[in-house]
Amino acid sequence: MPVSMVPNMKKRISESTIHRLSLYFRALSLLEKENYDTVSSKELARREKLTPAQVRKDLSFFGSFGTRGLGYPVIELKDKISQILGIDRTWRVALIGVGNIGSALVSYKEFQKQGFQIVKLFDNDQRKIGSNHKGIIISDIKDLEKEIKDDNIEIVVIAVPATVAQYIVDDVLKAGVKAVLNFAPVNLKVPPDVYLRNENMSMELEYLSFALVNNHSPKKVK
Amino acid sequence: MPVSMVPNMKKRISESTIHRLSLYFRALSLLEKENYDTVSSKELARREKLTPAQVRKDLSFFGSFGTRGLGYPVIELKDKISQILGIDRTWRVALIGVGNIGSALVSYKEFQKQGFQIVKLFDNDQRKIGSNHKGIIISDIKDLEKEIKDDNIEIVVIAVPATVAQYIVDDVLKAGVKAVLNFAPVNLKVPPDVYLRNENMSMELEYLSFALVNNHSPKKVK
DNA sequence: GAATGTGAAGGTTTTCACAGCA
DNA sequence: TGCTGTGAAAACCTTCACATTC
Repeated sequence: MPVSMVPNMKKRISESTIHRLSLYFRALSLLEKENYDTVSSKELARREKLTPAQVRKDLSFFGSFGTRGLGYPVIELKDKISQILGIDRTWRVALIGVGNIGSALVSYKEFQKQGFQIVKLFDNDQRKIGSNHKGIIISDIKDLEKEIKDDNIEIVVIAVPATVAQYIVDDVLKAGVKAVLNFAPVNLKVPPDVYLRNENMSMELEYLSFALVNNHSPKKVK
Repeated sequence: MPVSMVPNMKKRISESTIHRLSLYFRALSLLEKENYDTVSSKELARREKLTPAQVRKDLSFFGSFGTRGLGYPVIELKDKISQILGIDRTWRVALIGVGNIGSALVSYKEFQKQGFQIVKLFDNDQRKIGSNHKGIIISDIKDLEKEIKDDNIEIVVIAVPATVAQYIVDDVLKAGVKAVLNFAPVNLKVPPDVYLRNENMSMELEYLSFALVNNHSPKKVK
């Protein structure tokens, strides 16, 4: 039996665990830069404001990566997590809507770093179509279905106004795309085999507002 | 006993409940536009992909806003939620770092709509300082502490590179700010009386990547 | 009849605590 | 000795189901 076999993921992994994997990945990247060879669950937890037990439990869902008495090997664990998250490869991403947010995302370095390559831009504005934005020619949104198919796009980012987002996503799905990241403040309808995630930038501000008004204790008060 | 007394919030309200209040608010705003007078927990749930019981339970933490047999009054409930979230007023917001993301946020209409007024911009780039960006003169980041104090800023949005974000937030807190929204992909250290929320835009893409690679079932498979 | 409000049940996630191993 | 890996316990959150009210 091959040693590196991925554990056959019986338990459903929780959303929170996956999100924390992103945090571990980030922390480990930094630890690598700082030339650490190993790191304990305690230190990893400290760096991302979590508990050591949480770190160990999260990682244990995917295998045993540490050494008792020592901790986790930084580079190995980082590689392992990038495998688990599927960011040990590149993804072909299309972005629809080259407005305020859209153009900010094109230049967002973190996406590149993690293998999310925005290779296609779409807009419906005749003044933008055909022009070169950061090295990418903006396509007409009318050609969405064909171009996304032809270009083997795997993930689509939607950054159009809320009022048209549903029409856009309907078109996108016709091209066979199974993963959508939506920045429009609207709840999109997609069939159950499509992965849809929403990025609602007002939500966290509203949380802050709520906390300020209600003296909401951020977590348990120690 | 006054009828409209706000229940004295004994139970700790969960983060998820607060986030769902944002969703209810959004749905109710739409329902108001569509001229609905009342809405049932069932319909509200359908519109935000939740369950009716969840909606009722969430609202029940804050009071009894519905009528049995009828549902919830759209406008009243919307107003009530905006009170709870503290967005029935305006907030003075400063944004630090007028780069890609920063400038996108300045133009982001949703913030305005919900009362978050970006009234101050800071940057460290001499070419930007003093220039007018969407009607706001960009201030020198060196004057952070004084200007934030003088201008009664209540919430600060951080959109600077990860490497300098901690220094910036340290300065911000010297000015007495108690609420920070951080877009830099780094875990900031703040004292326990400061509300800090992070907006990590790669996280949801990583979730999509994970889901695609692992055939992760988005929720329970029905 | 229709739909809320809510204790209680059920399910999920986090934390505890300790056996096991380098 | 130090720290992982993990069942079990505790905490937390969601769903159920029904009494209640309009």
